[in-house]
Amino acid sequence: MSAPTERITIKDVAAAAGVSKGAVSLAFNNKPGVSEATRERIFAVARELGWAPNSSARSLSRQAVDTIGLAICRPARLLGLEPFYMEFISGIESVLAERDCSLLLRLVGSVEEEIQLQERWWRERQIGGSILVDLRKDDPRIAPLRKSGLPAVAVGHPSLTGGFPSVWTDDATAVGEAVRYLAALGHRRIARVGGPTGLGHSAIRTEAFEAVMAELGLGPGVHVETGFSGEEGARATRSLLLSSNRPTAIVYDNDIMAVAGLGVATEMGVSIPDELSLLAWDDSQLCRLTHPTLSAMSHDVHSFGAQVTRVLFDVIAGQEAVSQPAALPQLVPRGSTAPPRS
Amino acid sequence: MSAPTERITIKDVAAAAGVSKGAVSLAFNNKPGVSEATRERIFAVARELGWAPNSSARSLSRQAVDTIGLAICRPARLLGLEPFYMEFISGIESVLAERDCSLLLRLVGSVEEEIQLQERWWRERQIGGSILVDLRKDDPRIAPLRKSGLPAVAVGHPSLTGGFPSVWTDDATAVGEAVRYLAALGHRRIARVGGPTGLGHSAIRTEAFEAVMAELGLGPGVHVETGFSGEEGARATRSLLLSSNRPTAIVYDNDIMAVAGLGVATEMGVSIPDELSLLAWDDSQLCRLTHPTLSAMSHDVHSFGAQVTRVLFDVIAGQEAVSQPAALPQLVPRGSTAPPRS
DNA sequence: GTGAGGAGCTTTACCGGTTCACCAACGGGC
DNA sequence: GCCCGTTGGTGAACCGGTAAAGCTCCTCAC
Repeated sequence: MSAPTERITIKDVAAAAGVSKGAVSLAFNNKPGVSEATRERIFAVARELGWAPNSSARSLSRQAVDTIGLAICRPARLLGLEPFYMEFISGIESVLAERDCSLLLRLVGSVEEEIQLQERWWRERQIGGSILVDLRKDDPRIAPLRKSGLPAVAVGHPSLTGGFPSVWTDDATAVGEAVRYLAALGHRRIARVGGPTGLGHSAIRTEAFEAVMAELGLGPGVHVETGFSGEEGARATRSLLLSSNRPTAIVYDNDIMAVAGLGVATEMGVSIPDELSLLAWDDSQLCRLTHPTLSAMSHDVHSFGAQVTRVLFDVIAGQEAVSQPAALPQLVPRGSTAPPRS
Repeated sequence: MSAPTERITIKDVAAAAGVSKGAVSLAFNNKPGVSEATRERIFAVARELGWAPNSSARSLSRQAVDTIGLAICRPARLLGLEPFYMEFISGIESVLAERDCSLLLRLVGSVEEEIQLQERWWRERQIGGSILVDLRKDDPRIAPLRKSGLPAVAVGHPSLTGGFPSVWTDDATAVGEAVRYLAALGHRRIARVGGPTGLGHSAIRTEAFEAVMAELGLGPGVHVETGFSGEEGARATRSLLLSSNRPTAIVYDNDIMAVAGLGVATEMGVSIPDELSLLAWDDSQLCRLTHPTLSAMSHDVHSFGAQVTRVLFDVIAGQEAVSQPAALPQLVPRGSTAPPRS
C-alpha cells in the first residue's frame, strides 16, 4: 500500500550535508560524535529536504518498536456510549505523546479474537507491549499471552491478572463507601444493578456489596447482574421497581445504566430522589445533564489511563514493575440521592 | 523499547524447513514458485516455531505500510461523551480487519498540532494514508497536507475539502427534512442549537436551516451557535426557553445537547413534548434511554466510517477516488416531538 | 538429440536506518 | 620527540524481510 512520490533517505541528507550516513544518524539521535556545527548543518539540510527517519527502518535496526496495543472487546454500539474508553484512551495518549509513541487500537468481537490479535501483534513486532482491559474471572488471555512473552499491563485487581502487573481501582472499598452513604441517608432496601458476572470487577463489587450490606445488618442486598447497556439497565430497573419489596435506593455499575434507570423511574411516575435514590458509577458529564442530576462514584479515568501506560513503559523497559492501585473513586452527591421518604 | 526474548527470524524457519529464505517468503505471501508440499512444510515449521514475519522488515522492503492514521482534535472529556467517534472508529476497523491493517489513533489539542502530527506520520512512513475529520471552513490542514502528498480522505462536504476526496452526509437535505417535519406537526417557532461555527458542517446546516425556514415562510429561524458539550446545550436551551418569543420546537446538532436540553426543560417545568418538541441529531442509544425518548435524525455512523475507509484505500492504491455522499440521515420520531399545544 | 519452456528453488541485491570498530588530527604532559 | 587521550568523524556490517535474476532439472515438441 502507498507508493510515495519523493523518497528522500538518510543518504540524500548525508550527501547534501557532506557527511556520512552515520553522522546523520548520530545527529538525529542526539548522540555524541558530531560537532555542534555539523549537527546544525545536518538539521538544516534535513529540514530543507523535509526528511524524517523512516520508522520501519528505524525499528528494524533498533530491534524495538514505539507502538503499544489496545484491543477492546465490546460491541461497537455499546462502546460508543461508554464515555469510559475515550477518556481512558486520552489518558494513555497523554503519556504516549511525551515519548513520541503511538497507540494501535483495535475493536474485537471476542476474547479469542483478542488473543489471536495480541499474539500476532507481538510476533510480528508491531507493538512493544499492550494494555489488557476488561479482565474476567480466570481470564483466558492470561495463559497464552504470558507464554508468548508479550509485555503487558492488566487493568484490574491483582487477583485477576495472573502474574501480569496491574493497575486497579479499589472497587471493594468504593462499593462500601457507596452503600454506607446510602445507609447513612436512611436507606435500608438498597439494590445494585451490576455489569456482566464474567467481568472480574463486577464479581469483586458484588462480593463487596454483599459484605457491606451484611455488616450493616441490611440483610442480603438485592442485585441484578446484567450487561452494560442502557437497555439492560432500564430493564433491570423496571424489574426492581415492580418487585414486591421495592428498593429505596439503587447503585449502578456505570452511568449509562443509571441514566436509563432515571428514565424508567420517571416513566413509571416514581419521583427521584423522593421515592427512590439513584447512584451512578464512572461519573461522566452525562451525570450532570439529567434532571435531577445524578449522584455518582466518580473517578479520574484520564489519569487512570496515564498511570496504566506509565507502568507499561516500565514493563517494556524490563523493570520489575509493581502492581499499584489507582486513586480511589470519590462519592459526588448530586440531585438523585436523598433520605427515603417517611 | 522492548527487548524480545527469542528472536526467531525467517532464517531460522528456512533452516528448519531445509529451504532458503526466499522460499519461506514466497510461501508466506502466497506467491507461486514453491510446491504445495514445501509450502505446507514451511507453514508447519513456522507454526511450530511461532514465527510471523517481522512487520518493520516487511514494510521496509516492500516500501509500503499497512497502517492508517486518525487524529481527532477535541478535548477528551467531550470526546468520551460523543458516541459518534467510537462508532465511526468501529466502522473504520471493520474494513481494516478485512485487510489486516491497523489504525493509528491520536487525540490532539489543536489543528496545528494535528498538521504537525500528520506530516510527521507521513514523512516517517508510519502511515499509508489518513482520514481527516471535523473539517472547518477554510481548513488550515488542507494546504500543508496536500503539499506533503499524504494520501487522505476528508469527512465533509466537497466544498470544504479543497481537493481531497471526501465522503459526506448531506446535512442540508437532512436539516430540511427535520424542519419540514416539525413544520408539518404545526410548529412555527422552530429554533436550532448548532455546533461551533468554525466547523464546516455547522455552517452548512445553519445555511440550510435559514433557507428552509424562509421557504416555509417561518421567518428567520432562531439559532444559537455553541459548542458540542452537554453544558453548552443546556445553556443554549435555557436561554431559548427564557426568551420572549419562546420556540415550540428545538433542533439540536448532536444527541448530548438534546439530552441536556431535555434536562433543562424538565427542570424548568416545561413539559415535553406538549409544550416543547426536541429533535436530536446523531441518534445513539442515548436517545432511547431518556423519558420521553428523543426523536432524532439518525444515521449509520458505523457504515459511514467503513465507507470512508474504503475510499481511503482507493486513494492509497493510486486510483482516482471519487467523492461520494453517505446515506442520508433518517428521521426517527419518538416521544419528544408532537404537535404544539394550541 | 536438441532446444524451448516451465516449475521449483537458490542467490543476491536491495529497503533505510543504527551501531560499532577503526582512524585521523590535535593538544598536552613529560 | 613520543605517547596518550579526546574529539569528530568514516565505513561496513547488520536488522529481517522482499523481489528479481539465475540456476537446475524435467518434460515435451519436432
